[in-house]
Amino acid sequence: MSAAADTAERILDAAAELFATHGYAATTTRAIAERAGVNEVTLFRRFENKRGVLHALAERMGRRQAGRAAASAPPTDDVRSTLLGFARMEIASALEEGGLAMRLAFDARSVPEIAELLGEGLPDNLGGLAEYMAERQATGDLRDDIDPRVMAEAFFGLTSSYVMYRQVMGAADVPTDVETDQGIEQLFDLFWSGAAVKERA
Amino acid sequence: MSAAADTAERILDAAAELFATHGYAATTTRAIAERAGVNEVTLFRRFENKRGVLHALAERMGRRQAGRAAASAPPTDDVRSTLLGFARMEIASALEEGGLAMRLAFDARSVPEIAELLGEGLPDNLGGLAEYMAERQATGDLRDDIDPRVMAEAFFGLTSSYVMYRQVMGAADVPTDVETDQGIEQLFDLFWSGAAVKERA
DNA sequence: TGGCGTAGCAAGTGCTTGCTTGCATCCTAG
DNA sequence: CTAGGATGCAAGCAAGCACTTGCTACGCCA
Repeated sequence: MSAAADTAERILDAAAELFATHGYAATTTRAIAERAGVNEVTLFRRFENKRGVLHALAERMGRRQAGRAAASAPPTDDVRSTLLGFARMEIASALEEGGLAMRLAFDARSVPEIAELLGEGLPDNLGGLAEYMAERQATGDLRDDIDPRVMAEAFFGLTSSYVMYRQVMGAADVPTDVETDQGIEQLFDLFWSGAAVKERA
Repeated sequence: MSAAADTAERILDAAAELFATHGYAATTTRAIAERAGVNEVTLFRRFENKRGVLHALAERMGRRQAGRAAASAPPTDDVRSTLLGFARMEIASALEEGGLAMRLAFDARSVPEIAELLGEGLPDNLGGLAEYMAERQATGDLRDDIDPRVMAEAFFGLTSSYVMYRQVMGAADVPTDVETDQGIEQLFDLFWSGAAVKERA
């Protein structure tokens, strides 16, 4: 990586850390520059604005998220493992960069430029998952006496609660490897036992 | 209510609204005063500090929470209805004043004075519920192959997801009456089907 | 009627913020 | 070897922030 590209990257890394812990508004450009080991002026020369930093960061997050989705296992007929894989991916995304995405989602309420930036992503996630749930209710893989939107909400509730207690409240350890973490499977199993069609014993 | 007590109350109302939507740091004393229809100086005469406003607000929230707890049904032997009642109370608390409590929990990471203020409350909730879960596992009311802490986490995940999608993301309507809302019961039922000991059909 | 508590208003202080300017320095490609 | 781009440094600016001061006006009870 060229030296110039490296400074830009270091600035984005620093911004990601600080935005995640202190929020966008409470993070100063001076603090970002200092953490990046860079003069504050360099930040402005690179990104023009504080907004510019945010935009570049959002782009980078989008690129990585796309990469993760492409690398993950494609959906199969096995509903349980499809959903479990999706849960792991969701959690990995949310844990990425210290819970940055979740923090920004919160900040969107008070910072309009963040609201614009994230506006579409999340509702789409919820709606898309609800659609999948509805399909699987029709095929008899999921119980059909619960509104698919409620089900999708519960699913995201589990994944986001996993992240919240770790990142936001700092109550538990962050797993070293999301792909194999047992806690996630237990949590998911709780959801799954409730959502799947009961097997007759 | 005396005129003086009324102004104080109006200031707290305004602060609650603004803290909930914009966060603590992003809310200016000027904005609070303006929304309360009060001169900014009056705010400082009443509460000394911006911190003073926060403290008074936290006290008021605590008083109301205590009131709600006292008014709610006492725990019974019926685990399902005890937990459902607890879920409703949790959700009612979180929805109170436009999701203020959740917003403050987020702000705690960047504003040390909020961290001090809330520091104890939440972990205690989680620990206390986990204890209850463990007891009920011992008595055979809940399945015992899942860590009670994970169970408690899932429980809070459901309640907080209910609040998050409504307040933070603004995705759905806030129910007029938490006590009777069907969505909560569906959501809870999803948890309950997963957490309860399977009945043999 | 007179004093006291509660409020408003105008102005200002010191600090932090995002952002700019001007100039000196370094590194590297040609 | 040299020109140009990337960086550092010192200084500063306008705006917004929490908070203060000094003064005036209203309403209420003795």
